[in-house]
Amino acid sequence: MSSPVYIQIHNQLRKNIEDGKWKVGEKIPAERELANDFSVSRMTLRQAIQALVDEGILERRVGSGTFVANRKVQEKMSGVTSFTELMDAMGKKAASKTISYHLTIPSQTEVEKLKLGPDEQVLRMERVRYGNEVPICYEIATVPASLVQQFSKEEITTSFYRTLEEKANLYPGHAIQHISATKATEKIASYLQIKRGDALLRMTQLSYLQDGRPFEYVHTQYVGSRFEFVFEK
Amino acid sequence: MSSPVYIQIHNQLRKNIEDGKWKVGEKIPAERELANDFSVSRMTLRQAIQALVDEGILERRVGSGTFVANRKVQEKMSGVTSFTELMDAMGKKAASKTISYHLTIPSQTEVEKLKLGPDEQVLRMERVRYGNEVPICYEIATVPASLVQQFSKEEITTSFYRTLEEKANLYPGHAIQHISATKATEKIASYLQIKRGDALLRMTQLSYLQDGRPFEYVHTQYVGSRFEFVFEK
DNA sequence: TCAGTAAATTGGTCTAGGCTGTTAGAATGA
DNA sequence: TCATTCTAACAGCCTAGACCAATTTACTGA
Repeated sequence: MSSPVYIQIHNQLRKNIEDGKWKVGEKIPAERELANDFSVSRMTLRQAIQALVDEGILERRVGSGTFVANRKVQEKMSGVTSFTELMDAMGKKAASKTISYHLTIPSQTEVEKLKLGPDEQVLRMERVRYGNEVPICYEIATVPASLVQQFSKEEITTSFYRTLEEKANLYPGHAIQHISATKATEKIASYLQIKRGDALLRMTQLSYLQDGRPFEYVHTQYVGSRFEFVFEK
Repeated sequence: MSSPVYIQIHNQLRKNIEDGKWKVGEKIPAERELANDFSVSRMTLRQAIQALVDEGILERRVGSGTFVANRKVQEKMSGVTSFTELMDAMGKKAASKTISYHLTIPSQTEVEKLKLGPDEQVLRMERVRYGNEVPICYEIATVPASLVQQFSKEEITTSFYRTLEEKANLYPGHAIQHISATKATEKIASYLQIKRGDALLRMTQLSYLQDGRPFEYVHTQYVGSRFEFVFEK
């Protein structure tokens, strides 16, 4: 890996937490100890810890130690959350049906958002997602073809983010969401089993890798009566 | 002062920007130079800079310098933001028209959300808000009557949050927002100068004081085609 | 004059420590 | 047994450098 050491350590520490090596509420090893384990200076390790604290994953207590914070549901919203996790949190069974999946030429919007080069192709996926068998949203996800050529359809559709991390060592950083409201077209209405003209919650999300490269543009339309976003400020 | 040096420097730097010593887009002195000016190590100064970068006030460019950023809209969304500030950020002139304003008996929802006692009354305000003379949203705000009895209508409608802080020493803490989509009723449509059935972005916000007491419940319906939320995750 | 190259400047990362204040727990005394 | 005091461990904060990579600036030769 070529990324800075403190980013690598940051990812490793997060992995330890995700893998359950360190559980919620537990104290993680002392800074000096971890610095020694990773063979870096304490300042470097502190940078990694600081990042996790900023993300709300860790919590420092002076004189006591650094602990794994217990994330609230709404805090999950602050991370880049998948539909599956979202449905899980609501106690619903997530499912999805792929409408289309193919390499193609990007739209003007996609070129701009994903900062694509000329002649660069994209992988575009159309999906309808369900919670407890009921259609919740219609989604179009676009990623640069260059990023996913090495992966199988299986690897991309089931858990794209995990595949990126594990197979390509690429880590999602921040994302920008725009949320507005619109009405269902005839086509969307049929996919979502609603009436034409029904209210939809429209979200576009542009996700960036840790190095700042945009890597995924998703346009989602949620059934207004079946879905809501919850944010804590 | 007893606060950490990097916090003191952070405040001083922010002051320089607010006072117009460093203008938007301008380069601020180099890290090494500032570190020398403040007589601290570069690492300490970088902590102060980092905080300002996190707040979106400064912007770093490797090999070039650190610049005063022009704040984007979505950055403002991270705080508890007023409609007026929001419109300001978009370069629009904010205005509002009060539809109704009276003490009344709360609805069941309001009792639950605001944790009202039996027979406790509320102040309910209906408003239409405008940006550049165009209707943007229709809003119903409810606060417990007990909280606002000491204030004039003027104090409440112009700047409720400021009044709370200055006159009652009450500080807003966190808030929870629910965002969904719905269609305009005949009544709402006429207020917002749209057609019945047009898509609306529906937000409810329950705001809490720093001590955890809920103090304001706001139900807002934004014209789908004239407004969007932007979140950065 | 202009293009190409070298040097200086800048932020990014990292080291190997030091000192301070807080905290939990052990030792001590009533 | 209970309360107090002491101590070791901890995170917070800070220093004074180092080297790297990106960018800008200055210089040099055609």
